[in-house]
Amino acid sequence: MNTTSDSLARACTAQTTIATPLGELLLVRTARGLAGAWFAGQKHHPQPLAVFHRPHDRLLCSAAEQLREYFAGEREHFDLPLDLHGTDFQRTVWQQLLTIPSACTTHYGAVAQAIGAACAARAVGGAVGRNPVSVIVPCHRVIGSSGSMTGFAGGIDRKRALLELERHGALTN
Amino acid sequence: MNTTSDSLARACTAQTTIATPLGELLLVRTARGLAGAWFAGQKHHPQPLAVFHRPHDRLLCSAAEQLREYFAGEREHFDLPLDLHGTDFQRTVWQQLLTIPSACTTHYGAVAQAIGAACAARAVGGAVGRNPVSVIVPCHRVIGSSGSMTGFAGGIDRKRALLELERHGALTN
DNA sequence: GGCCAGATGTCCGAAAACGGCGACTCCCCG
DNA sequence: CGGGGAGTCGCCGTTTTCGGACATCTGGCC
Repeated sequence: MNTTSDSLARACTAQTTIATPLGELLLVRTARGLAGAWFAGQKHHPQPLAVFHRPHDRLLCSAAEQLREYFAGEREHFDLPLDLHGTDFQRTVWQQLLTIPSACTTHYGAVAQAIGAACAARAVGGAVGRNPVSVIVPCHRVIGSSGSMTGFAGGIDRKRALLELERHGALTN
Repeated sequence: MNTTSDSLARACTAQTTIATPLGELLLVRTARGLAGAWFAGQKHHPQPLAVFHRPHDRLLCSAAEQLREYFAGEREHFDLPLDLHGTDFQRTVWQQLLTIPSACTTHYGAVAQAIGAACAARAVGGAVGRNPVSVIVPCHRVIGSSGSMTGFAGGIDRKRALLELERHGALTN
């Protein structure tokens, strides 16, 4: 099974963009659930998906509302159906990310170990970097084993800001 | 534009198999037209397409009937909408093949010249070999410049038989 | 403390291999 | 002489292979 971002473009049924304290966020859904959330100018950003904007789509509205609450410090956990398109390995990694509690961090090697591929820390890095659903799949909670931020497709500053928010309940930005 | 056989598998909407004097033929269509006609066991045969068999599909029935007439020596020209999936180059070549009259032959270099790529005879050979719609797109009418049969994805014998049929109005098989 | 090597999945670009060719030799045989 | 077969080389799109580069970590060595 090898569901590429290409197939995602075909499968998605609606999209919209919302404003957040960290910039614009593009939300995309398929018939099965939320499939994408990318910051403007983010790395690995998919090319514009050939779908009409539907700001009033039920799922997209839900997501927007939950994200609003999250950025307001009123929500720690998201409750949305997800449809994650990627290779088997990538989806395993992303599922693993979903188990990291808010305000906690872990490192790449630990994630690798958790999915039974102890030596694949670097490969995990690659998969984490391709996380299609920013914020909601909390790839920002994975940092280097030495405590360094290491990287974030949407820019390290956003990563730092998200962790600040989760720890202190508000953006200190 | 690079529409691979992979995308064909997704786009096709119906298929069926018919019997011909040269063996079973698999017919496949998309929303736009006839997209495939492969002899059983043919080289470059696509993997089984994930579509229901619909022997009563209007286009497939048409194709079956016209092929029946062709093999009976009662038809020289097909009148069917085609949907040819391939690279730009391949589709250019296949379009060119459609201009070769029944019972005539040409050679690879001539086809190359006709499409404005005089030196690409060999590349034409590659494209001709991947012709997705046997018989109807008459790739069997292309032979070597020395008059040799050279090759046919469905087997040289079938190629020879098709040319016999067109020249003498009947299979001498 | 700093530096190096080795393990891992995925993507991307470059490079090489591979054909349903054709034109040109060379050579052998009638 | 003339014809035909085998070998060689250049041609070109497609497919396959290969080699880095990555949001890493650990252990060994200096």
